[in-house]
Amino acid sequence: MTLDALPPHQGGAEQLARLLAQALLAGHWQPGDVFPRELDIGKHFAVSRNQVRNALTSLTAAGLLERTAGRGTLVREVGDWHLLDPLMSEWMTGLVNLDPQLVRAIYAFRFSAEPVVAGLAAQAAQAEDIERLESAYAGMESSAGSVEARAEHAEYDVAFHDATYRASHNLVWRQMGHLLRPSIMALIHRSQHRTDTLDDSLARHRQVLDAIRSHDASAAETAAREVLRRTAIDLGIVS
Amino acid sequence: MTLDALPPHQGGAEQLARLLAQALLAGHWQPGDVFPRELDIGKHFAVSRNQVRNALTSLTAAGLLERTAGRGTLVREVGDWHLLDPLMSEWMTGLVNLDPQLVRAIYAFRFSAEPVVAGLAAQAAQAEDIERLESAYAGMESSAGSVEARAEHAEYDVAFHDATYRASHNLVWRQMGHLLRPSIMALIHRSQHRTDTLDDSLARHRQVLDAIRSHDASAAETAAREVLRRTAIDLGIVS
DNA sequence: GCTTGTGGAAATGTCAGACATTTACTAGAC
DNA sequence: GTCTAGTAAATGTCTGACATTTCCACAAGC
Repeated sequence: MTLDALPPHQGGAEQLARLLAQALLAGHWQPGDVFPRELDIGKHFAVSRNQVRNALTSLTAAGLLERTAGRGTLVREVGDWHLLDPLMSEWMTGLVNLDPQLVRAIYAFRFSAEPVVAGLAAQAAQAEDIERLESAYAGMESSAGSVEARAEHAEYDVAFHDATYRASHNLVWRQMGHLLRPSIMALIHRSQHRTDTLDDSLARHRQVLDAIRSHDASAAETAAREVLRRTAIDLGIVS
Repeated sequence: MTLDALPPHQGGAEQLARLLAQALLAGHWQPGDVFPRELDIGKHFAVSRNQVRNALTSLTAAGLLERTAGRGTLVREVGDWHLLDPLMSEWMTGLVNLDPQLVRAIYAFRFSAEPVVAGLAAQAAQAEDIERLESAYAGMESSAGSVEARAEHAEYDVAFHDATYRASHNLVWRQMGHLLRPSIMALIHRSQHRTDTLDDSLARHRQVLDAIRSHDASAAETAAREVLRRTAIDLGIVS
């Protein structure tokens, strides 16, 4: 794989890192492949070697690449990727065609984890957590009508689930909220977001909100599971 | 807080990064504090500015620091730390006195998550997963007798739990295995690891192994919970 | 007095070039 | 054939200079 297929870039090392990371996430290189050399990348994108090194440092920290002096830069396999690195979430979010394997893995994780998180949230939620949830839910409701507001709707969706993780009041679970963004953003590209499915999704989110508000842990678990069943349909994982 | 209290260092930027990270994790600086400047750090440890920048880049990527041109380097609050970054796990592992707040947060996470993971593992485990679990369990068993083998025992303990996460065959859960090391290593410093508690812990691990081996998800969940109850006692979280 | 702008100091960010180190491959001696 | 020395090629490191951003002090003007 060469760099020729990649679009030009504009901006600093962060932009370059995103560009290269998304190419890797999209599968332009196979695990074990040698990645282009620093100087070639710099020449191709007309940036200094410094910028290239900064970008590659990020990709290495995210577990996408493995660099060795003398040998060069190798592409690591999917199992080594740091899917929980916030940078990864950011890169995945902007990717239109995320690898279905990844979408499914993240969904399977959420399906097993999010009910537990919702249960914890029901136990630990404070007033401000409830407020965040209500505010996010209100946003989802107000943007559910129009098709053109689907991006806005997705943002409120992310905010709702993130608020759930935060309400668990556990530092580790909270960090995991980053994973939600790419997962929910994939919904935009994979589903038609028809009005009736949106209404159904909204109703299921409301169940979660109500359960957490009334501190009913088992109800929150059940409701979260129902939300994710809806999500699975919209993602095309099940019919 | 100044650098004077820190021990000298030897080696590359990675060593320096570990040193500074562990000082931060130990609470030598408060959130919002200004971190020493690049040049001062370089002068103090007698390393080039390059090394300092590389080290600080790691800490920034881990969410420990926030750097802005012109302003300087600020220490971020605990809620922003990337606890799931493998580098963080590595730094935490070597820290003798990990912040009790962190130990408790990680334990609370494990207590809520690990039963689910064990359940998934029981469903998804392949032959090689069972082998890994058995091998780790055998190691725990053989190193349970002597007090001087407690470090070795901890390694097998980590391997056992890591094998559980891997057996779930989910890319996200698998990444989370990194968190186990600091959590389990904290056991060494916080408990006497007396023989009878070790035997009890061993027996509970065996229950997990047996449940996964027989693909009994609910039994695996229960058994994992029992292991963690034992862990809570050893960590001093409950009596 | 309050705002506004202007300058300088101080910090991180960037660049360019040379050099160091590691690795893999190749050619030659035996 | 096998071992060894040498060479090329890649990433890693150092250094010094410069760029950029931010904050602060101070003064001009309304």
